[in-house]
Amino acid sequence: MTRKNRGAPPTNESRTWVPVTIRDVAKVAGVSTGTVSNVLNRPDIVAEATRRRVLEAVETTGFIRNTQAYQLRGGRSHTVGVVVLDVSNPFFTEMFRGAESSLQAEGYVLMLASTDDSVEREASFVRAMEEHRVEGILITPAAADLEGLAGLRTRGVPTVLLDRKAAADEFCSVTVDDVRGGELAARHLFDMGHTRIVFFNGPTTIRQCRDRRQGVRKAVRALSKRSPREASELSVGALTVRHGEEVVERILSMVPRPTAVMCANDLLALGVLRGLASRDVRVPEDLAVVGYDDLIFGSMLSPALTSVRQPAFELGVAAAELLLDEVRNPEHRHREVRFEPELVVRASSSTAP
Amino acid sequence: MTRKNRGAPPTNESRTWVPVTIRDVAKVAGVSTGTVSNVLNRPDIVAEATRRRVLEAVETTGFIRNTQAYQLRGGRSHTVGVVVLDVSNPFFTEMFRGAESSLQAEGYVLMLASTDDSVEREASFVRAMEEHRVEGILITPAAADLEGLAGLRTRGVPTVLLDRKAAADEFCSVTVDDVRGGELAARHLFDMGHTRIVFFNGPTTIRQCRDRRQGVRKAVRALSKRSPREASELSVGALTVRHGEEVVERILSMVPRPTAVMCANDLLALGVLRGLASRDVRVPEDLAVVGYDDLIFGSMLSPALTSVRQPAFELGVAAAELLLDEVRNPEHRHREVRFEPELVVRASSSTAP
DNA sequence: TTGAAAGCGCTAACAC
DNA sequence: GTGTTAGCGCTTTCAA
Repeated sequence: MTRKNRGAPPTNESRTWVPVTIRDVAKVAGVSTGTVSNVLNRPDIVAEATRRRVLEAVETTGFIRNTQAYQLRGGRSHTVGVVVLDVSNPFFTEMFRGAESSLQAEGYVLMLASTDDSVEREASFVRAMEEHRVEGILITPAAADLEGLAGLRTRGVPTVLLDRKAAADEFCSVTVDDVRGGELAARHLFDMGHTRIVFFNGPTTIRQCRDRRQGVRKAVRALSKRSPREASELSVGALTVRHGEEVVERILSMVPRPTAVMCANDLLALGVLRGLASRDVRVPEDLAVVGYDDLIFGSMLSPALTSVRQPAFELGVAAAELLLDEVRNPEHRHREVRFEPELVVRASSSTAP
Repeated sequence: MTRKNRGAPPTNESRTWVPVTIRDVAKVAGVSTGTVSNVLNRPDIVAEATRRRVLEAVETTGFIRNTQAYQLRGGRSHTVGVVVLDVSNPFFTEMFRGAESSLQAEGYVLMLASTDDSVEREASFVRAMEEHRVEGILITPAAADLEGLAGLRTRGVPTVLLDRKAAADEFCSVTVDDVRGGELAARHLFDMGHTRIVFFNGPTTIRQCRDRRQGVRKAVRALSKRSPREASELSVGALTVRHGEEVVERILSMVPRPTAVMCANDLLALGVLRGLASRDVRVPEDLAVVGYDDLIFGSMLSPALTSVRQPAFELGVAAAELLLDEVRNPEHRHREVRFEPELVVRASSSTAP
């Protein structure tokens, strides 16, 4: 077989660049492929002069090692998959950055996919990543249960759940206590004197949404003992600004009208604030608003948004550490790293009804 | 050679899952590997009964095709690399989403990396992606020149520049006219009656920063013909909220004090607003502020931020289309897809000095 | 319609 | 210190 154009720069006419292989390098350097490989992987065992010659050949040919071949031969893919619910939510990008910061230092490249809460999309991404033989996966599961990830488990793909707890023997996980977070937020509103609040939730297929709701209910139960408290619930199909904005009408038309709304995340809350502003409803005087995630932008709004802070970057870092341990440590045991949420009170909820 | 544990679920003691190969499937189905491959790739040419048997075996063994081997054999990697300056900037995530939406429909998985403006990090990411034999790269170059990307060109890796123009025969690109954008923003401030503004810039190694500056200067030159206008310049090392916040002191201590500040992007502007708020400087009365990118969050601040809108999602989509064309169309010619920026005037700049 | 076998690029064991 | 070579998992002729 003859190869065409090896190493020749592509022109517009003939786009027939054929990748330079280790064999080409060997030929140019006048050595065997084994020697080239040695120069690349164990430079110390090859003679100074030869090494220089080979390195030079690598340079002139523009050789770039083919990871696929390397990996096929038993090497590692140096690739980690990250699957999140929504890349446009800064909470997830912060988490991504955290993971990236730890992982790239170890030579990994990250594959990122955003599922938009779709179980089908998640399945197809995970599948693709497995086909690529990622060394591990960091994932915020889209489904309520973990069945879709059973394959990862049986196939032994190191997997760390982001912001989602697993049974001890299944996966490692990094979590934030969302029940507690929901409770903190609701309690705060009740403490401020509200008795009738709305909990504005996203799809309860999302675990975060379920847990935060549970926290709200917990607060209601606990505080109702003294005087009656109420949290009606409202939910939409996705945690986005747009969905938040669209629901404002429904909130305002409730009878009796609630005096406070707690949103399942900040994007929802930002949408609500936007909708309220366009209708000249004052916050917090007419309606108090609380969010969840404490995105940096929330603190700059006027009124500044009360929210529940989660250490997104640290979650990513912790997830990466767990993954690295699972990849490298034969004694690895699955663990859950749990963070505590923190209520940050700002103007959007600081007035009594 | 014997393989251990093939297909056996991993236990905590023996983590020795060996991936199921096409050979295992063949053995289980009682056919040859060639036939299994045919079932997977050209199901139509194999007999109904055989196909069913093979598919069943695929199911029971939990076979997942090894992309590396497929690709080594001449297949494509179904992988595209995306390199941006900063994942935590919603502008870039929007662009990523745009690209993702087009690319995943075609079966691609995206590798994402964030360079934080570092040329070294960029080089190492691009290198890693090339080693992974990505089919193409979408990149916002970190360096002022395009030298670092010369290798991509000579090696014929389809590459589309994001938000950065290239000479016609080098790369495809998607761009927004930043000179125009800078000019729009500056003109607006001058039109509002400001005569002494500050252009608060990021590192001029970043092309966007250079062009926006040029636009500002253009506006100054054009408008100064009638009456004197001035735009002093200030710059920081990165386009982040933190950097914006930190520079406020410097702006306020300028003599004479400027009446308006135009920021090179919204993150910087958000930081400035934050810093001003904490010092009780009123916006726009004491200092008008304009940003760039029109992040959704800017519209919700109080005062709402005047900004220059860029169609981030569409940029991503366009880039993906260009890349797909370059990958598939032998007649491909490099093109530049250019978008126009749009000034969105809001409260942060709507008062005369 | 199916099987046998070569070979993609690379590494590592072994021979020299 | 260097060369030779088998083989990683897969696809694809070519024969049967």
